[in-house]
Amino acid sequence: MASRAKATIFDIAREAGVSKSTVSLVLQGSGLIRPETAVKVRKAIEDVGYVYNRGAANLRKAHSNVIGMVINDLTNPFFAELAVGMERVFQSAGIVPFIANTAENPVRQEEVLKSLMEQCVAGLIVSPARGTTPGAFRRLEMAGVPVVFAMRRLPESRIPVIAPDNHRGAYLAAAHLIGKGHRRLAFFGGSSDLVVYQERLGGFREACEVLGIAASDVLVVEGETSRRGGIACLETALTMVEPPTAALCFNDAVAFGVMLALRKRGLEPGADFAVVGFDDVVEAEHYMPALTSVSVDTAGLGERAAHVMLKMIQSRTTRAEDHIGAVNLVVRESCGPDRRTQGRPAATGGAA
Amino acid sequence: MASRAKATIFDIAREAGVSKSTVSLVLQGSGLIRPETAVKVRKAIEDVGYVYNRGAANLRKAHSNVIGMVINDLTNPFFAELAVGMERVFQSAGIVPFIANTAENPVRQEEVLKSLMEQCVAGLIVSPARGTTPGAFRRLEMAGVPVVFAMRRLPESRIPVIAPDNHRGAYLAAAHLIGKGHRRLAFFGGSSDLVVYQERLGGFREACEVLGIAASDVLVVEGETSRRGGIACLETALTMVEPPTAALCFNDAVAFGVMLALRKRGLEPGADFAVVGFDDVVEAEHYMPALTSVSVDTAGLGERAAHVMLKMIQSRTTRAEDHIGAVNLVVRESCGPDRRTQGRPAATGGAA
DNA sequence: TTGATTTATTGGAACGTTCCATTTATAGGC
DNA sequence: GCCTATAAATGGAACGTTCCAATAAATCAA
Repeated sequence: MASRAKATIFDIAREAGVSKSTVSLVLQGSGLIRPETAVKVRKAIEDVGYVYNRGAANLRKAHSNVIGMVINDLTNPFFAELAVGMERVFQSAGIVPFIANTAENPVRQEEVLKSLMEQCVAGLIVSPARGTTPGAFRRLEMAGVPVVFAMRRLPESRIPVIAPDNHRGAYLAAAHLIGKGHRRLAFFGGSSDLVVYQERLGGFREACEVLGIAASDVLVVEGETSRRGGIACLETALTMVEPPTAALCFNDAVAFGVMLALRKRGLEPGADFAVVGFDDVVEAEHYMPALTSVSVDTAGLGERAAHVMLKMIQSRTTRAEDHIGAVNLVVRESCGPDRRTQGRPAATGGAA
Repeated sequence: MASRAKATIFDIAREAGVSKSTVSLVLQGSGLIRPETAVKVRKAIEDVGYVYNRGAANLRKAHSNVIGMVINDLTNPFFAELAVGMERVFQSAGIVPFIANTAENPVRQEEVLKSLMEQCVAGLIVSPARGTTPGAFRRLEMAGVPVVFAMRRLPESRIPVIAPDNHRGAYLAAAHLIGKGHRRLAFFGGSSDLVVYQERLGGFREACEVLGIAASDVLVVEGETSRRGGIACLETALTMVEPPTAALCFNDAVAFGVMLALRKRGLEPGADFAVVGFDDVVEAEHYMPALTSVSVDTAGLGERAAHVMLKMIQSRTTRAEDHIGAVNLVVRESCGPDRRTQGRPAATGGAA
């Protein structure tokens, strides 16, 4: 039974008949302590219902054992997967990562970062919110806290980045659509204030250019990176005089929205309109039709980010190499050939 | 420009030409300080690049301003919604909740709880992992840390619970299916070691009993609470000699799996087999066909849990009232009438 | 002017650890 | 039996805050 006031190492010391220093050493698993003494102390720890006070310990140490994960949108299952990958690594290092959500809000992000700094975090893995100001991470840098960006990056920052090869992923996806005979292509969702967006759109554009799609046949519709955004993008696209026959979506959520909107209009995704997603979240495989998507190995990137973080902490540095993860296109059922060009040799300007 | 070693209130004091106590008071926004002095101090704080050390402060205070959210499955969007609701409330109280994932693993949960206790959390909102041992929260109770359970509860525990009215939700859903003429009903997914499962299954069973469904016409298939679990449940059910024509699923994830499995077998969810979900996650509305589901107002429950938590902290108590949230059935397109009994008056034992 | 009252500010003692420099106990060498 | 070397345990001074009691300065009533 524990006393009302919380026990300290002094209480343990008294109980075990040793000094507080001995207790401290036992707590740290020091080999300097005689085994029998250690046993005695551990029993006392149990008896008094002791809870280690990490805050007090941190006062003497340079930093805590807390690592923060700052995530811009927890409701996107993609980020949950990322978190799961990181947790795997940290768990085996005896660290519990704390996750905080910024809900894509830079002001909120500022608060979250401040709060984490106040806890003396050992390091931070961040997927920055949209519209993050350039100076947002200056304080962290000044304080010498290791930070790595996961999935997203900031335009001018020197903070290391762990991200998939967005350019190549988008290129592969676009090439696949073009290979299926599609000539009027769209890029749906996302917005240009995101570096990721630039990269993905860049890969898409490059594929179009290299593989002979006229710039005038390419339609880019910005929008929310959610199902809702996808629905809106499709609606917009179908009002065009010469609507696209296929779309690469900024991410899977957008793609799901697009497929939904197609069905609502009586069109069959895959057969009547080809759609490719990005990220390959677990649901992609389980969708109807199963979504063709660019797989980025999210959990793997999470693991990688965690490893880089651990290494930075260990070597007391705030710098590390970027890591661009390999991607590959997982072809499923959401994109069939263009019905209009089917069988015919690829014609550059071929309209409906 | 900040010096390499991190600044303390003493550095600020020197810079501003006041005592450390004055700095401390300014930091706490005390009204005892002359406005001009406060301004001077705040400038010094900015100049030296000061970062508040909450760990040191906690040493004097009873607890930190950290609230932990311990969640059993972050990849289930349902819990992300819960988290979002809580965050709304805590944000306005100037608190950043830290989320930790237990991945439905009691051992991991133990580690997470230990780690949070060591940080001297002010309180904990927990959705306990499956298979949590009765004593898992004893240490928390002993330490007098306020804990509330969200969504899930433990069999014998006295910890306050914020959860939806599972029994009634399941009753409503089953009654709806029965009203549509279904006579052979199934309950899919979940497992009996969860109290929530007992509640939902209980409501389902009561509806069957009250509304004249023979016990022999009720099929209960336990399974994982995921898409995969749903797929497995349907496979099992369809191998029966007299398979059900409708199912209430433990949650939406299971329902999505069931719909998927139906499609794979060439059956149309809604028309050929009625399915109802539970939780009404955002995707339910956006599914194809849109899923009829029991809406539990997840974010609202999250807010409620957060409010209860704040009140507990404020009044220094570890007890609070349970809160059972209202539910309602959102009817969409995933459950049509039973084709076999359609038009006929309800017959009790009517087989295919 | 003097003492009482209010307003601003301050020093010092915690808080619960860690870590260094010592001390004490144990064993080994001769 | 004495000195030295090693092993085990210990006391004390940090660490960066808060909070209380005390001081100093300013205001006021008489």
